[in-house]
Amino acid sequence: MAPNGGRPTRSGNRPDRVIDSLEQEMLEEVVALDAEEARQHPKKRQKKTSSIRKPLANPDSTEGRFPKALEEGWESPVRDTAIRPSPEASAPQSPLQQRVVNFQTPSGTLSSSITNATGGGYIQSPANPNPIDSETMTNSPAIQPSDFPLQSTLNSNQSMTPAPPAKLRVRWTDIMEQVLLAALRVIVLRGKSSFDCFKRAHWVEAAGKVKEVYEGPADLDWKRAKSKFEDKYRPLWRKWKDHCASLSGWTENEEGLPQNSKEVMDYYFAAFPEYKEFRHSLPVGYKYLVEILGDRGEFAAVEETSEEEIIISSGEEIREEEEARQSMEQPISRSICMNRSVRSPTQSTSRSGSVSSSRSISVAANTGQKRTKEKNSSAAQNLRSQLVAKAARRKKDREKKSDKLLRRVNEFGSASAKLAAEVVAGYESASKGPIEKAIELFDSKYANGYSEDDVFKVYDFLQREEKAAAFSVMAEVRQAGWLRYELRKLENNGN
DNA sequence: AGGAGTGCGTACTCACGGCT
DNA sequence: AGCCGTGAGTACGCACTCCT
Repeated sequence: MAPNGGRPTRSGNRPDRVIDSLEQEMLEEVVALDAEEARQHPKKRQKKTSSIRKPLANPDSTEGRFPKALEEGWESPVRDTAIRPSPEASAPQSPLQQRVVNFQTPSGTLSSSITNATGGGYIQSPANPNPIDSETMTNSPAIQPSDFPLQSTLNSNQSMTPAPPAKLRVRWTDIMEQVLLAALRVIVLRGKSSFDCFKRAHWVEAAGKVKEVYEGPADLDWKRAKSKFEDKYRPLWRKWKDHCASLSGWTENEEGLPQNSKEVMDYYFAAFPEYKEFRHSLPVGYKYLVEILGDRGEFAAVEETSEEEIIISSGEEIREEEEARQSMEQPISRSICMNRSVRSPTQSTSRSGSVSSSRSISVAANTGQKRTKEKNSSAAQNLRSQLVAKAARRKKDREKKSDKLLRRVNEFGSASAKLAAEVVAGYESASKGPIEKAIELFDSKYANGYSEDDVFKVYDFLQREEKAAAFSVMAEVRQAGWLRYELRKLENNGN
């Protein structure tokens, strides 16, 4: 608990320490929550006791970073789905803060918003995006009611029902985004999410963490946290993956940033200006996104491969019948592994079809021996048609989505091939010695005007490197005359 | 009784557009 | 450009009914 009623301890932390503390705190909470869940729902507990829980780098690192009351006031994210006053609302307040907090509004938003405002929130400037530090908090002049026009408006209208305030916008700062990513990363590490899929409770939890470093008047609810991630970081990561996927033969620097020669990179980023941000730096939040969104290519590859196999097999009548039957009878068939949802194209928004299909598969796997061959054949036919339809639909989607990318990759391919040819030609040219270059030059421009003997004589003296170099670099208008001069010298010397 | 199939509600992703 | 809301499509869990 901050002794002066503000949030100096929290606000005064450096960003990296805040993140460390956040992760430490959340991981500790994981242990407590898991234990609590185990007590309350022993049957519903998933087998996550062995889920990834990163060892804490420095167990003592949170000492004194967050106010104790803040940790204690941290509610379980699952239960925390409603808009609630910010954590500091429960902390001892200044008289002004208490007056504001006690002013009840139907939505509850107004009071919490003003509480935040009174606590010094939203005084960030673009030049100083980080949360206000403890020194500023504690040493700032006392906040006067007149500093907040909204406050005086409230005081004069307490008997009236205030109009619902316009929803204030959240102004995201770097530290807020970092905390958001760190919170999501912790959620992923403790195995609460499937792939990159977060449930509402996860967003509530993450938003709660962001609130702890948020110093603004707006209500930072889970939807806004989600929007931030979905609108900014998910597309960013998708873009990064697209970028990486189109690189071949590139190397990585020590940071993991794809690198190539300057010429190749110039060409590439000219062809793909949308990836320019990745030329000199990794995506923002890379270290978090790697673990939050990760590389889903493996999953995609498995899925795609399986479906392609199904498509191929669908063209072979005998094999496909056998494979479909096997998929019905083998518990661990690739059909089951392929996709959780094998959906008939005729089915609409209801997922009953997908469920029944997958259930049919799994259940049939258990009871396959009881079925008649006729039933198997029919079911297999059904399954096969579903798989083929599903695969065809996905293939079409893939083609549509990748069409643009492929075009540009092809464009880049031809451009890079051209560049490569030029570079090779230039390199070969540069790697030739002056003798070779001089002889080539002589052959191409002057040899026709000489007898064969004279040509050989020229070859002879161009074997001397300094002569060859001189011939190559001298002005073109003098080259013919210089050749004749040298031949005369040779003849004179020979005589 | 237990498997198979269905309906419904919830949650999530993605795309889009309006607003600031 | 960033923030935010919304709707379509989709995935999933669960309860229910039907059938063997």
